[in-house]
Amino acid sequence: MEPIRRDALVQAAIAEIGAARSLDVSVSKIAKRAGMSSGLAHHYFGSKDQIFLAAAREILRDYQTTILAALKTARTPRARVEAIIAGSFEDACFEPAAVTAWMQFYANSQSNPDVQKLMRIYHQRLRSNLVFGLRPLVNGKAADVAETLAAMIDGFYIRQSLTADGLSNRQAVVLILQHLDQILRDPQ
Amino acid sequence: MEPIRRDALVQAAIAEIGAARSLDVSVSKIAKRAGMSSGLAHHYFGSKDQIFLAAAREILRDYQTTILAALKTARTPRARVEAIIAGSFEDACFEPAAVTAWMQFYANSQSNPDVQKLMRIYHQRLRSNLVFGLRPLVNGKAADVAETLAAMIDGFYIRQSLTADGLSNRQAVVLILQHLDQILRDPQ
Amino acid sequence: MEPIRRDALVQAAIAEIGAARSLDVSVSKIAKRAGMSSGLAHHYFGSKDQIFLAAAREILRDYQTTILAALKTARTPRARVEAIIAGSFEDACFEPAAVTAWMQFYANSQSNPDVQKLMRIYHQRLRSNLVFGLRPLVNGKAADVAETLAAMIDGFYIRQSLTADGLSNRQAVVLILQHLDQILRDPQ
Amino acid sequence: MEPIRRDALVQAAIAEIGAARSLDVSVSKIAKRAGMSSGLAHHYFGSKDQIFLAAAREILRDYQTTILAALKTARTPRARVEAIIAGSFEDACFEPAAVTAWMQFYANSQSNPDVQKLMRIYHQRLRSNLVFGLRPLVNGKAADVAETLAAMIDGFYIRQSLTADGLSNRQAVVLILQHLDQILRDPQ
DNA sequence: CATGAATGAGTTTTCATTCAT
DNA sequence: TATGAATGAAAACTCATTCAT
Repeated sequence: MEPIRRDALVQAAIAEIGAARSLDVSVSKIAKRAGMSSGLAHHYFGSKDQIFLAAAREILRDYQTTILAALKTARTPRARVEAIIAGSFEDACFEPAAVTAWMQFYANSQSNPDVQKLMRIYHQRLRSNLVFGLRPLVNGKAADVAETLAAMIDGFYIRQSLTADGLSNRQAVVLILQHLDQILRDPQ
Repeated sequence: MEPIRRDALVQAAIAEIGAARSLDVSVSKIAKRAGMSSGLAHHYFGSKDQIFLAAAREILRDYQTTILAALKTARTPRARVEAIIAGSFEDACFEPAAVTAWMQFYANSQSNPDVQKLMRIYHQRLRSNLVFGLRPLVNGKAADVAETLAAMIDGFYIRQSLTADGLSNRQAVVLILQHLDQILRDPQ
Repeated sequence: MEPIRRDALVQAAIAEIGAARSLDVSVSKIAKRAGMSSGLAHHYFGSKDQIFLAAAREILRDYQTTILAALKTARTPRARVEAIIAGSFEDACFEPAAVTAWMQFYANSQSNPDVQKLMRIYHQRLRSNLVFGLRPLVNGKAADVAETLAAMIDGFYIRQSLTADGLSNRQAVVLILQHLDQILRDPQ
Repeated sequence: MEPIRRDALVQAAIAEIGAARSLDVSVSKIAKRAGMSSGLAHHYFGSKDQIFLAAAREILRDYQTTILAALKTARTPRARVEAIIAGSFEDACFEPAAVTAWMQFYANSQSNPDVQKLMRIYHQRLRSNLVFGLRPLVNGKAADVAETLAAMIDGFYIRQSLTADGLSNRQAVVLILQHLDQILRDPQ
């Protein structure tokens, strides 16, 4: 029973955060959405922070899964890099609630060491995935190029959260790929 | 007296948010830091949300001021664009507390319409400043290039908030300027 | 099976109270220490209060057993009284957890009628045991002397619970026996 | 206002503990008895533990005051010792609620370091007050005699809390003074 | 203008107890 | 018997907000 309940709570937490567009959600609300009492939520997670931590972990796990799936079909280094970029904006995996929650956890990571640790892992992973693909393509510039691409990915991400009329995911991918094209044509 | 009190509260709010690395700060703490009672804080602002809103406005105003100062000395379109990029990372204007608060308000804007409005204005302004500089430099691509540059700026910004060992402001500027160089050399 | 389970719970309750140095222990913790579920604990005892009551009874029973054993070897009235005094501080019977629990139940007896009844029986028993031994030794003063001795026993007991650097059990016994000596030499 | 409120809360806490004959009383109840909201109680004391600590301190302070007043009129060493004994049972100072609370805090001191510190001070004070009076009276035996007298005082105290039909305060004083008489007549 | 006293609602958390299996 | 899932009540604590002074 425990894994079922825990999963229900994690999903409910993401949904609740998504609905409130903020981390100001109560355990009671989360538990109610998950169809159980707040007492049970505490029984399984011990504290609200642990529920949130599990939710953050889930979101990043989903992201990682999407990226890995995209990488599996990539045969060339360049395809790998493009897969990471495209995968990062694949809306199949990121329903709106998860995107909102991601943003909230990003901010929360500044004051919450556990969430920060999680976010740093995400950062590291994005960077190293990019570097691995870029190394054969750009001589000695892989680290810098990866850093720039990562910044573009995160940057488009958060800008989208603000601009209802903003760029679509697809446009973001197009612009990042244009940058990549240019780098690969002329690595300076 | 009123403007002095209001300003003290706004600065205290930013400092308090910076110290807590979160918006979970109480009006009492803010008021105490500003050297007055919580009652007076309410007297001047009506509510906590209004204090926060004023703080967000202040941060963006400071940013805008820095950018405008940088633009004033720029004589060519290219210099204008470079001024915006460099100005965005000038640490003279962004002390750590303001940077932290900016990130928190960014997240907060998702659930707070007033803050959202403010953030959208910032977005618009950054975009149009860039477009204005870029239009003479890139044929018809100004909007897209501006979008990409803005994403890079915001992206480097938030990534720095997570990576203690991350890129310095200076490195971020270098990388963005490299991208700009490349765009201007070969606008595709 | 039932008596084994009940006994395990009682021993676990005493141990848990000893570890917490307070009656603020949960049924779950007690049950876990006894190697069973909290549900089973309720099945056997009906309520937490009943578990506590059984624990208090157990502690007093152990005390009584020790005293009776000490009395069995006593051949003279004086030996009987000395046996009660020495037996009360025999650490063979009172492991630290039981001493702590005794103190907690002592306080608890003020608000819990069932525990109070138990404690009063202990009081009566101590008093009548002493009186029985003292009657042949002190003319008509047995009741008062017993009362004084009982107060000394309980008094040393609780003072030890506070003073880490306090008197040892042995010293307490020596001082009480000195008092007894004096009384018997000169019963006034 | 603060000292008035704090005092009201301390008195209410003692009264509430006395009424419940246990430390299981809620801050709300205490606050209500003191005529204010629970929020205000927290505002002034920070936590329930601090309220309790202040209550324990108050009880011991009252005790100390009574003892000091009794000592003031004592002209001889023996009168000093007798004043301490009689003062300890003077019901003018110890209304029932305080007696009950004292017993509860005694038990509580086992798990609460702050209360323990307080209780140890009380212990030390009782011991040293007695020793100071006894030294001129008993050669080199002052420490032991003081220890015994202190045990008798505490012992009669807690036994009274259990025995509705038990000894009165006056009888306790008589018995302790008899012991003192005997010691002083024949210090062994 | 200014204080800080005061409230009360809201949140997290704990647990005894019950009950379906 | 035995489990542990599940509840819900109760309590501590925090804070925005109000208001008398």
